[in-house]
Amino acid sequence: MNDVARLAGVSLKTVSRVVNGEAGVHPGTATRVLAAIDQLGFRRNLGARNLRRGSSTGTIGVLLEDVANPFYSIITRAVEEVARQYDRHVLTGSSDEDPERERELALEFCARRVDGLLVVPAGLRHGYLVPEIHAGLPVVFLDRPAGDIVADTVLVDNLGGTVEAVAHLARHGHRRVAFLGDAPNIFTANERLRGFREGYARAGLRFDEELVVMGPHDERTIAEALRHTMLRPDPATALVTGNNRITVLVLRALAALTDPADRPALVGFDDFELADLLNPPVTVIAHDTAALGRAAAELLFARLAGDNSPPHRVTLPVHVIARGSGEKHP
Amino acid sequence: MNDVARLAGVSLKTVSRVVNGEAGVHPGTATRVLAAIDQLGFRRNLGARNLRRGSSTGTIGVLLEDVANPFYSIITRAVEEVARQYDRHVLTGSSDEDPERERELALEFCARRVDGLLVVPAGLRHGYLVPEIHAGLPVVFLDRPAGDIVADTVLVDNLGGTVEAVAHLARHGHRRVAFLGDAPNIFTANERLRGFREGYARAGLRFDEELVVMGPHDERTIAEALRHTMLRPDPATALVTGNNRITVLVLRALAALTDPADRPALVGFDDFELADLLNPPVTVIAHDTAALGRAAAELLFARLAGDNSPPHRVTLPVHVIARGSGEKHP
DNA sequence: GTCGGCAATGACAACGTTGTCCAGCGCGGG
DNA sequence: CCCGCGCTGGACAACGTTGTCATTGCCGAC
Repeated sequence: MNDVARLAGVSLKTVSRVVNGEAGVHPGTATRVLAAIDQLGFRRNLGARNLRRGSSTGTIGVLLEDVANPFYSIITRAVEEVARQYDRHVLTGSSDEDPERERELALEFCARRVDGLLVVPAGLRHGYLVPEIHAGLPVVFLDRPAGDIVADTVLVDNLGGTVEAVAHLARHGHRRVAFLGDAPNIFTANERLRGFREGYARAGLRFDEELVVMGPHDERTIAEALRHTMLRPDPATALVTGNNRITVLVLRALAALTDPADRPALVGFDDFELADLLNPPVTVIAHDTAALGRAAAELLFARLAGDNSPPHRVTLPVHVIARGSGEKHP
Repeated sequence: MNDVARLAGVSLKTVSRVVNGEAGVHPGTATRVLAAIDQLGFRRNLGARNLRRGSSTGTIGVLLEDVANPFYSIITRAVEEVARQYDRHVLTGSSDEDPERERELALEFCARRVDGLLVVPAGLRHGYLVPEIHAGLPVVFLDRPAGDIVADTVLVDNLGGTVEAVAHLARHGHRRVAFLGDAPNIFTANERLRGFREGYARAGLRFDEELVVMGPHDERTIAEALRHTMLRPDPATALVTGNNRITVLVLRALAALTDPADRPALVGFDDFELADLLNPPVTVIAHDTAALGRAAAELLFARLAGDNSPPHRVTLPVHVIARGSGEKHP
């Protein structure tokens, strides 16, 4: 900026006025300054600006498990969209379900003075955020609640979803339904399992612990879980899968292992692209993923705008999309 | 930091020494300082630090079309991974194919003093980046080249891919192959079209302009394009689709419109999840998307490390994955 | 002719941090 | 007893920008 001032033959302050579009600069002077800026390729340093003005950095941080997972990338996009409306940019970080990594990223983002933080928690302990929150940093948790602090949270109705799934299968005559869920230390996996039991209870079915196989899952454990639940004297006739990744693993395993006619009925938690084009099309418990991201972001910006009501806890609805795989009779 | 110093009863500078782990501070003093830091929830301001040290901001910017598109989210993740190895964070921005938006985002990121920029170009004019590049900002373009400047670029072999696709279909007896591509002003769409023609030439087939329908495409235009190429006296017996989105649109349209037995052979550019589970499984021209992101990021960090050889232009290979849809005979 | 007022410009401090340099202090050797 | 050295701590400037306030010059009004 000094160089610009020298080249234009004005003071530093006048250049500052020009780049900020302040009134009270002679048009001729302004033109000279702009020419100098152009000639030197000057670009003002936003870091210094924010430091001096004590104003916001214009960024928010988003912490999630893995940007490459479609579930999270849809959220990221939705957040970006909202952020744009409020003139902010987005710093993303993938925690890979590692609480330590999440913590590092969060504190790093704080040191960069993000205006707010959206977190899909990986761990259960978030005490490290308490000083930040007290210092006025708005934090919204999404998809999963924070482990040990009370804060704004946006969830989907995990429990209600699997209750619905079991009810749906029971309506189609299934009495033995298996559940393949993610690692039980993950909040959503646990909630969905609770809903699964609850669904059994409401449908008046006899629950059998043997039909539940929790993760973490990969190709091998899924194949094992299928054998365990399907190849037994009293096999499951239907499956509920705990998230989109597991659903896909199951579909692939079933395609490799069994004759289409022998396949169990299937309801998957989370909708996914092409579910409607598979054979049979896959019945899912769907929720509006983009809406989840939007809701969390809107909540964050409401806080930034000064809303200091007690922490909200929003639960978004889910619904069954019947496509075929879940309507097969035993 | 002042408050910490006061609370610990030391000078500002001593606190600075402690947070930077510099030698020459009495252990007892250091402990007192750390306690004060903890008590006050102090977090050093990286913006101010970078300003003072004139050092890097530790961020790189990534500009792409849409983070929610799996193609780009895989790239984003790969870049994040590499960035992490080099201790950087990632600022992302979706341009939505809007050159003006891309420009705004790029300049905004420059003002934030990112250490480098990865760009999937939306527009054809990138002159606005020249001053930045001259000022030493490394910029790497990926998936598409910059319009009017020479710079590091990482591409996939678009032309070779569609040449292969046509050859593959010709080997299975097809003489009339249609191409449904994206908007022709998009570099990749155009290259793929060129490859398509080239493939015709190499296979010794007579090219027919009527079998090419370029986008942008949506549900409606795809249905129209299918009617146009398939319902005619000399219909196409096979299709090449220009990217993953178009492939999915076509699959959905074909599922709705036609009897499976009547469907044309199909080869899609870009692999996609579940392609192997469809009926029939979809033959694609695949490339390693994560490798694309990694290569671009590695190139960027090489520049940051001081490599100033002339601009590179890397082309990553593609290969046909035969799954069924492309091996159907006419 | 003087003065008030306004428009344009500039000098200076400050944002939070770190690099440079100097001061105090205790201690051992001459 | 004094000098110098090593170790610890502090004062000050600077990074690039902007807010505050002062200065300059000019015009019109009394």
